[in-house]
Amino acid sequence: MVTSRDVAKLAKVSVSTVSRAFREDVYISEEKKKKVFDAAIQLGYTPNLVARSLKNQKSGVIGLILTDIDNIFFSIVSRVIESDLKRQGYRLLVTYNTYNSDNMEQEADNLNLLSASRADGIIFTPKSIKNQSIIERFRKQGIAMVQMYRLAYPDIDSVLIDDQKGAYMATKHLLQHGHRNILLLSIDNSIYQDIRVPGNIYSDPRSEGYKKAMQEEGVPIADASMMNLPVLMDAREMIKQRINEIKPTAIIAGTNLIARDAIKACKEQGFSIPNDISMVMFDDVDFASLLDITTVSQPINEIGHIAGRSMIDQLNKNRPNSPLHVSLEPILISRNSVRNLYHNADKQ
Amino acid sequence: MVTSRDVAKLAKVSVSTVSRAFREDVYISEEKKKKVFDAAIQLGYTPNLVARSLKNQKSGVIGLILTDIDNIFFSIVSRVIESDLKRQGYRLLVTYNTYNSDNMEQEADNLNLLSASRADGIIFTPKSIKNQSIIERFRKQGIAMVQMYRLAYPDIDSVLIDDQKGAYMATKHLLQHGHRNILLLSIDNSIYQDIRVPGNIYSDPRSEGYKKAMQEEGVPIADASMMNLPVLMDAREMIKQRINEIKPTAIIAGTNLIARDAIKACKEQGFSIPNDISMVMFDDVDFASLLDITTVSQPINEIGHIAGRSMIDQLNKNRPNSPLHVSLEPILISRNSVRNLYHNADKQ
DNA sequence: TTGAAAGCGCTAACAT
DNA sequence: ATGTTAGCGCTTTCAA
Repeated sequence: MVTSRDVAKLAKVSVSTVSRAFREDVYISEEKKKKVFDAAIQLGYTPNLVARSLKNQKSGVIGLILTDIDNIFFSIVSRVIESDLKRQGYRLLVTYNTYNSDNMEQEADNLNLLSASRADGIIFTPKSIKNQSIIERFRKQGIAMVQMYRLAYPDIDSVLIDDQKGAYMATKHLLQHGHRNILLLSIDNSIYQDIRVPGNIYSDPRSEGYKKAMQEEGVPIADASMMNLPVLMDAREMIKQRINEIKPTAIIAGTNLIARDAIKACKEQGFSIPNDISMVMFDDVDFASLLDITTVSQPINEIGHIAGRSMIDQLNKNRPNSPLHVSLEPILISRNSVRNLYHNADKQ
Repeated sequence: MVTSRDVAKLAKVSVSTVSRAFREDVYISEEKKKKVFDAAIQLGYTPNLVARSLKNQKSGVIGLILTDIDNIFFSIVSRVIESDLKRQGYRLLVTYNTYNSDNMEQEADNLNLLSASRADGIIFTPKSIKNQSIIERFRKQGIAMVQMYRLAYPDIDSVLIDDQKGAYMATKHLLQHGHRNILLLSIDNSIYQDIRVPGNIYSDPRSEGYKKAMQEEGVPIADASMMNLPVLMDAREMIKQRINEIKPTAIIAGTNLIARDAIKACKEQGFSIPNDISMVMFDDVDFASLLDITTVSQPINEIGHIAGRSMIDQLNKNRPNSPLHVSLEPILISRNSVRNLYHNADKQ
């Protein structure tokens, strides 16, 4: 391996001069700088970022913990974050929490791995509230942290999408079109059961938003009309059963994965959308526009930008003492998957 | 920051003993090991991977260069690779080539960044053949390398999908159903123009496979029936124009992005699939099964596993001298987007 | 089995 | 403006 010593020798300068050349230090003459660069090119020298990290006590690495569900979502977010952080001279160490294994332990492993790698900061989506002590330790060590998509630790920055609002909007939209028997398909509670922050805001936000909208219209809520589906499993049969049980006029699908299963379930039962069953789904993925489905669209790019900006601000200490919590509003993209029951029944 | 010295002091041993404890060295007694771990836990000590990297001349980091197109594809691949490499004690530094800017220079920047980070290996999708000299230098430095999805450098390991075969299968399938006027929508040649390896195998493989199948059946190929679409651009209008120009009975969409635009184009023109126009698309994404579209499915997970395995083998020097080139066969998933013209016209 | 000490490649304080 | 040198936290040779 070619080191700054080799370059120094060839350029007939000292190692500190080589170092200065590559750090755009002011205390170096153009003449020496040129000599250094010439020698460096000749030898194929690149400064060793590992050595620099050790010396500087700053790695220039940001850890990103992703999960293996919701691929599309996280692939976009990570691209945005990488690009924003690269512009500030940081690189991205990516780690995955795979679903279904021991959540808490795996998250702890990933956090510790990133800390052992001496990441200057960590951006992650909390899976549980139980790693509080690790988070606390990291905070003391001065590791910058941002949680995205879920809020588990009140003391660190967060950027989330207001899923409660999203569910509220979806429900309201359906109510306005005359639907009363609405089936909410949300994700398994177990993701949220550990993430109850004071105020209890984040215990299955979709259910909360749904209830709120229904209550505002004075529509009674049957227990069976809110369903929590296991993640990473084909939920078609469960959905079919429930449809046949409560005969909803509309379905709200809480994620694109659920929507996929729900659409297939409807099709397999011979129900057409929107003629037999109306639908509103979360996540504006490709198939939503292709199938003309009304969508609660998540501002995915913005999540990435804000998470990145939040990280940078912390690293630059441009920060108030208290954590910043950002909640992004989803938008409803209205297409042709919701039938207006008022028109048909002349109820309006 | 708590270091091995601190732990040594508290455990009343030397720093080398601490080091030995954490590397599962044989030359350490259980008794001392326990003392070390106790002290480490008490202090919250984690070995500093940066320092270890510097000393060992081995970072334990693998660089992964992704592109920002084909999100779904790469998000799956990176998850598989991360998981396989983590199991071998490596971590993943992820970088993106954004499309549309200067391909070659950006690729060079990313390669150099990874090399500066002293990545032990690099997995990437070549964008151009022009960084040969960098690749050559890395090889000499002993950086393990794997190219995936495209073969640009004959001297380094590759794992690709046989797109030519895929296009051949798609075309053959349509021919067998009586189609003769088939429009191939492929990606912009510019991606491939720099990636012509000896034998010229990789100059727009989809076109090659298409031509081969057509020629085997003795069907003449009109120039207008092969179209190369720009990436990252709404191609609907271009597609509509071409459809109206040549009135194809079937379309082959070379990627899921192209398929998305083609489906919309058909719908907007009032053509239904498969009644008016048949379709076969590449990539078995969600909307393919939802819309019941026949698909050339890429073994995405396998690409990741093989790339990871190839990397590990290189790192462990379990390798012959010559590079390994793996080509994966796509599979045709037959659904209901291809109309059988023989049945209708009684031609059979 | 354990400890002392050198050194990985870089930066920065200090000296010139 | 440039050079000398100590030291970042770890591993490893060598000696005990």
